[in-house]
Amino acid sequence: MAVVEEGGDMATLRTAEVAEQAGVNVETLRFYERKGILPEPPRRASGYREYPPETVERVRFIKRAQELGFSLREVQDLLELRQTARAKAGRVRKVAEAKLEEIEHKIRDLEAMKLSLTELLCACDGQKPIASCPIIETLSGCERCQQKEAAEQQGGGR
Amino acid sequence: MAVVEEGGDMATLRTAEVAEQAGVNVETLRFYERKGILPEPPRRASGYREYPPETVERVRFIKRAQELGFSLREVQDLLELRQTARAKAGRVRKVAEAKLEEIEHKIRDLEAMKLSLTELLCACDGQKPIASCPIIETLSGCERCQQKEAAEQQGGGR
DNA sequence: CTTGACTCTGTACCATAGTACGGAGTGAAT
DNA sequence: ATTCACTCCGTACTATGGTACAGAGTCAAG
Repeated sequence: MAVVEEGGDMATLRTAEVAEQAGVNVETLRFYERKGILPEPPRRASGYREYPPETVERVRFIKRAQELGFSLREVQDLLELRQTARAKAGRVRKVAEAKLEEIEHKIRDLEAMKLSLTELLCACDGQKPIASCPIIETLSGCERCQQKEAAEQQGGGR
Repeated sequence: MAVVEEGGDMATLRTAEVAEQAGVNVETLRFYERKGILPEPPRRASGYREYPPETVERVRFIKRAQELGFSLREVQDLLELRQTARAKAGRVRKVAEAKLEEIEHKIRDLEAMKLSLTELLCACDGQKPIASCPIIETLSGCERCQQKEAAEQQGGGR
């Protein structure tokens, strides 16, 4: 057990604490720092890092965004969106809009998978044969078609 | 222009055709085959692969599922779900249900990201300062709440 | 029957995202 | 003062998901 966590106000965290709370290991934090996805935290005189507590949230976000299919580079973009938000709003806006569309596309496709899987579950509940595979058709077809569908749904062109 | 695509009935496809239609390259098909994620197709006498046309759909599905954050191993599981569907329904059902939950979780998190991003866009539209970052809070917080199943994390560490 | 695009196999290489390790310094408790 | 977990840094290694040849065979057209 760490002998730390004292210090009263919990103002800053050390690497092992951030790592544990965020569910990654210490090396990963350094890795992210090297990659520029985590800002370099202030150091003590000794060189020890002193992370601000919100680092934990940031790292958790990074992990989760990766599980949602974003690369570290993309996660970095997402994180930066907010920092630069009001400055040069025009350029940022474009990026944000693109990301938003990407996210909506992911949601649509996951909904399709969900539907197929639900049907699968129902079907195998009722013991009747599954006609053909809905999950594949829905999703694999969608890369081309769904963009059209989306355009129709939204009513606006791209 | 390939000299192929004749043959009248389009019964089978060759590697380059599958690759082109699925938007991957030829080596990738072999790679998937080695990994067992694409079944070995029948061969001609010469050794040439003759893919059934639905291979294209399968490959597109694979690509998209990866973009949604599933590893090849997971994609394989998803694909196999349907093959084994009615046989040993009990075991399969469990897997399917787990996948379904995972997918729903992804959707929820993407919805959260979408919301935050939408707010960001609204905020920077209205030119007012963005209070704090909603996108990070929403997503990084949820890992615990929603995924209460930090089962492998036996307490006591803190 | 030659040509050129396409295919085969195997092996080597690449980028991304970490993980592990060695050797040395730090720091709070005993 | 010693101990021992924790920290530092750099480097090397791993796994995943491909990509890129090299060298040889195939096949349809000219």
